[in-house]
Amino acid sequence: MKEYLNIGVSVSICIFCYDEDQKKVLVVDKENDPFKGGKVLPHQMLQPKQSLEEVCSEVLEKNIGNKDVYVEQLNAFGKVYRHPSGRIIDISFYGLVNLEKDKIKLNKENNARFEKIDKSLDLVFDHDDIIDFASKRIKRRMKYRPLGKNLLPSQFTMNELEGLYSCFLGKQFDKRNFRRRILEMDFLKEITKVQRNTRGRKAILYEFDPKKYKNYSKAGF
Amino acid sequence: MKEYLNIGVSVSICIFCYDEDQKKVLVVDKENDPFKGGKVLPHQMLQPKQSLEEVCSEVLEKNIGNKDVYVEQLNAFGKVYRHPSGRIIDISFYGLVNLEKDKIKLNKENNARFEKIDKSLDLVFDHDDIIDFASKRIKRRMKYRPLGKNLLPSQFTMNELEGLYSCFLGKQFDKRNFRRRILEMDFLKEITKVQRNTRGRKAILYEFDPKKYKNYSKAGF
DNA sequence: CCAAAAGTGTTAATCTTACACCCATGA
DNA sequence: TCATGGGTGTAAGATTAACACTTTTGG
Repeated sequence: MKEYLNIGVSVSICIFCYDEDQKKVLVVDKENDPFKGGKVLPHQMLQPKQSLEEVCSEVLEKNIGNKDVYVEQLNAFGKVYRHPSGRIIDISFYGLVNLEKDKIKLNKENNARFEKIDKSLDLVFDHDDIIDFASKRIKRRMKYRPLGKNLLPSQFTMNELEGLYSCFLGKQFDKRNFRRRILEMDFLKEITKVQRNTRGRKAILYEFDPKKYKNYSKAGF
Repeated sequence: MKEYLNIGVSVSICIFCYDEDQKKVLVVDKENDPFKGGKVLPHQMLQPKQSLEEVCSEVLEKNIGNKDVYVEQLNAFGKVYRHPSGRIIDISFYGLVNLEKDKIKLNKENNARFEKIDKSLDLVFDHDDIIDFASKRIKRRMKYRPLGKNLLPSQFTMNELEGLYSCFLGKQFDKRNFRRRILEMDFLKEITKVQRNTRGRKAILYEFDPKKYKNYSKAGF
């Protein structure tokens, strides 16, 4: 009768950052069997008394030393894994971080690191699929909500924002059109300061206007 | 150590139909404690050996007598419920059906029925929130994917399709513009037959072109 | 002074919206 | 013949897409 109360729930998180003009995801070496040493997404078993949000916090704290980053639920993956101690359901989340702003401290124990996303990433379980799922979700979300606040430093140039969009959507933009489009959305504010040391002309710096960023939502149909 | 393998996973499904020009959702009377007799979404505990898809099928078979209807995963709700026998995580799905086409046979045991969605619906647990979550998800999905194949009879008029869109998106359309817009999307085919008995002029009947319906996807950004 | 990166406007084409009347049919 | 519901086109306005040169600055 209570057989059904015999399932484990794991929570895994795709933590993305935008670093060196690339989208990267946090991976760790698995600390115990099965697949000990294999490359996986950070994850952890849910304790019966915890909420999903609490496990998320623990996973974040453990692996990047900051539990207060933006995460959003992705999906539950219910394939019947053959885990030695029984049935596991994995509930996945994705998160977006900025290495400096979020004061990321990578866990050395399990060799936590950000890797760029390509064929060679190759995680165990179906964790590659989860990354794929997350990437698509973010792409879709970008169509009606702004992106960047959680990934960029608090001050950034228009070209940096364009690079981010270009990278996450996998396509090139026309500088002039991108600029106009983003500025029309009206969630940026130009600040008086101007770019750090760099070759060439100095760029205008922008910040997100927190309220407008939060409330921006494009209508469809 | 194995304490974490002591969680129950329930699967609940929001099954929507479009009936009498209204969006309705399947609700049942809860068959056991807690809240025995309360109005809930159809749901069931996951057995350790089952996949999520298998429980979905069981829930569907039991409540509407047809396990082969379109469902899609919504979200895992992980609030720490106080369930007498332990911790439960609910993973919710939504499904779309047509009463005739899908040969819906409502389960009489638990008084399964479709009810229209308004303030008075009032389900136990957070099942109202799940319906809300599902409604929003469908609305968003409609912005880039077609809707109707699973809800309408296989042949339908343009005005019926407009009514469905109007109902699910909660807004009115201009007949001419709606028609043009849908036809441009090019997933409908006009068939030679003409509408059933009705007052007034007979309407052209349409069907969805399965391939085009499936592949239609509007680009954003 | 020149290489590097930032910034800027206009036009044509496309898409969206608003809008009102005629058509076919059954009662 | 008339009430009912089905069907149709156009023009103005808004949005998007394509396009290349000038500016600023540090080396």
